[in-house]
Amino acid sequence: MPTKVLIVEDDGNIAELLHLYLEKEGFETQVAKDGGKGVELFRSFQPDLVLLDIMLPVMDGWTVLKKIRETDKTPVIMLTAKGETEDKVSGLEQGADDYIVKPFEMKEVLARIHAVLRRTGGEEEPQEKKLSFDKLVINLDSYELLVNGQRVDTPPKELELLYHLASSPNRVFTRNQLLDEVWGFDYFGDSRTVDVHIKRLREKLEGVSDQWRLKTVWGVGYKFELGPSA
Amino acid sequence: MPTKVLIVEDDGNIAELLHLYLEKEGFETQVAKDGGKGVELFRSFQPDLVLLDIMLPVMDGWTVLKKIRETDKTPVIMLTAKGETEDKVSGLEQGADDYIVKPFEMKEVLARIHAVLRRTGGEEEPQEKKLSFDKLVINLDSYELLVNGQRVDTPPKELELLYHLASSPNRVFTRNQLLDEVWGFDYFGDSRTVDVHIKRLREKLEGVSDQWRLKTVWGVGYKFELGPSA
DNA sequence: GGCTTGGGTGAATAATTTGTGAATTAGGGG
DNA sequence: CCCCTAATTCACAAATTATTCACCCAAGCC
Repeated sequence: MPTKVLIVEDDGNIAELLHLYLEKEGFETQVAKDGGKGVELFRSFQPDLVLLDIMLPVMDGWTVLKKIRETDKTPVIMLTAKGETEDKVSGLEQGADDYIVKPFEMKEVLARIHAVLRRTGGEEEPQEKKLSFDKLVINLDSYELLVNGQRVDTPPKELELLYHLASSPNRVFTRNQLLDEVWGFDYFGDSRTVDVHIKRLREKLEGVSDQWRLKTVWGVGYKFELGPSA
Repeated sequence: MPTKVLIVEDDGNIAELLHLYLEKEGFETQVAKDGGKGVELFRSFQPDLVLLDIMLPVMDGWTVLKKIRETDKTPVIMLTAKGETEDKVSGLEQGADDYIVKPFEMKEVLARIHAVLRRTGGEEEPQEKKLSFDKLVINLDSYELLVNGQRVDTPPKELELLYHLASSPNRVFTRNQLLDEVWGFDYFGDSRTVDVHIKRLREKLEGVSDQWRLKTVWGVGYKFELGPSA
């Protein structure tokens, strides 16, 4: 079953962004736009974790947190605007589990959600992000690329792209899919960007093995192709 | 989950014997009958320990060991016939963890497996907070840093940071992870702080060994990298 | 109270990666 | 075989990120 996250946030844009992003990451989410609805939804939705804004209509975040803590110890991450940071200590004292300062990046939110879930025991350790093929090791834990056992210096975006392609061998990804999935759905950029990264990867991987290759599927996109070359 | 053992051995009788005996003892085992299959199975099965014969068809034990060591530090116990014992030293030098001479008793094998697992941390053991690498000892019990056996005065935060990084060699930590895990999740501070501590550590550790280093992973974070420098 | 040391901050500087435009080459359909 | 579209490539600009320096604050210690 997916992990359930309740988002209590009155700013529609932020709420929507969190909603979309977390759904994409495999969470089940619900949004409440004020503190009162937040408490209601908490009771009915029974989330595994709560993202809670401090400044809210009807009932502020502190009060919501207090209500939640009367009955549950569900992890809560507070969202706060810059400058309210002095509230941090009191927030943690009142039972919040972590704190994120706006504006935040989605990656950051995700990392903290995982950190809190791990800390509170709601999540099992993820397995290592490592892929091996003939003469090739792609390791996203150490961010290194090994070709014939030799480290090859590779920038993060390139490595993430390669990892993404290689984690579904033979599957074709369109440029826009890759942009969405590697760069993030909120990235707006030319799809030629992908081509350039593919090129730089090909330079590093040229002639290493005939058991796999980065193949262009004309008119569609790219794939990491496995098997002996034709 | 049971401990996984990969058996690479071409003699069917011995392989079968090891297989049966270890399964009975609660291990999960897989058997490869030649070196090539051994390497393949190693990648897919991802064992916790390998029993590796030296004399093998297709690819000999030394080569298999080398391939394994390119990417993993999984413990390996070499199996050798009587008379090949002069290989022992070179075997251990090449990264084998132990050595068993045929013919052997099953009890002997079991004892050595447990010993190696204990030694390499694959099995529970009360552990002191001490890490050693080439020319470097990090001791969090005494809060001491030893470089070439010499004590180097190091403030607590720096030492904790180094210890944390070095306790998961090669794994990349983001600045926020480090702030969470070393400074505490309730610490609120700039992530430049991490940079400064890294710098101070680097000053202390500069040029000590080429077997490890504090490496920046651009766009991601830092890691304690093991292995000869590229 | 003054002094020393560890820890943290902000800003200037340096280093790299990443993205883009334009020119070039290759592919596929008619 | 030609044309149009897509892909590749290059060089460069821009954005991002890391390093470093100088300095401040606070705690612990004479």
